[in-house]
Amino acid sequence: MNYYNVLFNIALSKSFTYKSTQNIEVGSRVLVDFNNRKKVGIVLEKTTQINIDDIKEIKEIISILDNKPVITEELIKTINFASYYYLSPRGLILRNALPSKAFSKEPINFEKNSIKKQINHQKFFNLNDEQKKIYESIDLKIFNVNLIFGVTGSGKTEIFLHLIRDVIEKGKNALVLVPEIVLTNQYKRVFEEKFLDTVGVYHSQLTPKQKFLEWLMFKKQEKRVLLGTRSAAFVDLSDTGLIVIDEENDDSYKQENTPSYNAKDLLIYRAKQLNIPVILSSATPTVETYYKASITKKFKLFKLNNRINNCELPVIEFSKPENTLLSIKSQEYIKKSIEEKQTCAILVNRRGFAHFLICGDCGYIFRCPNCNVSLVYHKKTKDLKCHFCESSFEIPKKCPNCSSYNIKDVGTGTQKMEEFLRENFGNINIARLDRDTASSKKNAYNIVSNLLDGKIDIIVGTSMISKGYDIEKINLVIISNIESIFALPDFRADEKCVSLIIQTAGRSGRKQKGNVIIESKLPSRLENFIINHDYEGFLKEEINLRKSLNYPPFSHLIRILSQNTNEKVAKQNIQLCFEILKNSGFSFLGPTKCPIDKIKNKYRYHIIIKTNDIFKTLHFITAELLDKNLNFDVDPISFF
DNA sequence: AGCACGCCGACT
DNA sequence: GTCGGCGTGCTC
Repeated sequence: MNYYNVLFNIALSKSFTYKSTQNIEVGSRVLVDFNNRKKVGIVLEKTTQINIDDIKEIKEIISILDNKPVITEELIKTINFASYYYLSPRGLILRNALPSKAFSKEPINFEKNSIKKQINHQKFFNLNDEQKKIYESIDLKIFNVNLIFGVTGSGKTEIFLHLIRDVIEKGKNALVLVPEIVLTNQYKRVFEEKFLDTVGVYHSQLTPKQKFLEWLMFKKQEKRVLLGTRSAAFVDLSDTGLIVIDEENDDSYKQENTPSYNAKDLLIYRAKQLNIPVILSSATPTVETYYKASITKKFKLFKLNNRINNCELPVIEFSKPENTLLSIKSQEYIKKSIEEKQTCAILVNRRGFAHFLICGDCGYIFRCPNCNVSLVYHKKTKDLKCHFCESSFEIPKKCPNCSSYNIKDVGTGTQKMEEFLRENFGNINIARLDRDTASSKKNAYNIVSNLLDGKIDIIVGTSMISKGYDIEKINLVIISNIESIFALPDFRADEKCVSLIIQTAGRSGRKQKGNVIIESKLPSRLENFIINHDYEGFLKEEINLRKSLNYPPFSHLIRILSQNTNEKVAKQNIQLCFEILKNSGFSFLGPTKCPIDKIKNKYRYHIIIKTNDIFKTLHFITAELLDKNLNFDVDPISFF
């Protein structure tokens, strides 16, 4: 008789021991009786150590579902590591790692047919000298991490397209991670010119069946390039020869809620196991990545200083509006852009119409009853929306506090900007790109296609517009109310602000020299770096700041969150955590109320640990603080 | 995560 | 007297 440890896709780290007369390969899907119902599990390992005292009964595996294992030993190792490092149940990591259909009982045929290969060599541009040098320097044979740090429009994509071609020629696959779902579709257009029918996409907006098919086709090498968002970090990489993480600075590679994980860090971990190269690409790399590339030399650093066609970087100016939504200067520039049939991009860092509604008489602010945040006024849908719990409320006619009818809206959202532009510039084509308009697949696709075809005069949007759309006709970029980035306490606020501005500014002037107007007042040290396009200078100074404050990359943070509908319980749980940590010798902040102290009717308290020995700290937490009604966020990027 | 079990409050 | 709220505990 053989004994196997089986893992289920439930919120448990524990595996369960089953027996079988058959010899089962590690990673196979099996059907077993679990708690009196049939369930699909994954064989993690063969075992001989069984403690009969702990287990009432060892049940027999009912059947082996497929002809081959569903996951490799490397992926099992990755799941174990992710669970340990991110303090999340192994079963939940497993659930994230496979398409949901893999947990249904139907057998899967993993038998490989012939490997597809389609390359249209005519569609590759010739690399310039700067690009060529990087292309030739990147070693595809072994594990190494390469940062391509290139100004926007310098042709980073073209370099990895050439490398992907080489990888495919050698019979291997390539995985390309992008930050947003809409980008997978834009990239698909570009990639399919070169790799025709062998380009797959993988993200959470696919239907369960689509997701399963894309996952399977990549595994079987019927698709050779996979464009995915962070959930693609767990796809089968047994035949993969290159991993690209585009816009590596993007926050969306980190999943905040359980199971929390950072797709970028996990893929570097996997690449090391698999001995394959990783490319990180960005115009504004994170302080952490740049530090590893320039100081500790864990990563290789490649810089692209020139834009393709030798087009100059745009002129950046600061201009604060007086009483209007946009300064007179911006309005004049917009008029000129429309006359010249160019596209103008306007970044507004908030969706909806206004930031909030306020009573003009008593100052009452309309807040979400479930979350302690102000409600955002949406004129299009005629309601007040909470951006944290997504609930919607009717617009009150009078103030609930003083019954006044004098209700005003404060702040500018994408909708208000759109309305302002329609009123001031008449009959022009304006498109809005934010989470509200991009939520339906067709809509987002139409906006992006129209943009690429140059059919739009003005595009108004949130940071979504700054993520990698190559639109030749954009010559003017206006960045409005960026100060809100500083509203929440975050040691990365400066970095987020500068990188968002540089990224957005980079949308301008791909063909001829463009203009950028920033309608905010920023600390002068930041303004200087921005005007001079000196992101590297900013990074160097920021590294010194982080060092003096012992912040990442010089330390690791772990955020411990206590959430409960009962405020007393939330407080008790974090207090208990405090008592345990008090004598641990670790340095930490708190416990305090979170900056947003109620979300979805749950009261929130947190403690933030700062540690120079992450593994020692993880070990302590695993031993002392797990299963105490706490949430953990290792290497957090947001603190609200 | 499910799902059963169990112990109190508001109805026909 | 019963239905059903969701707190606790277990799954090889």
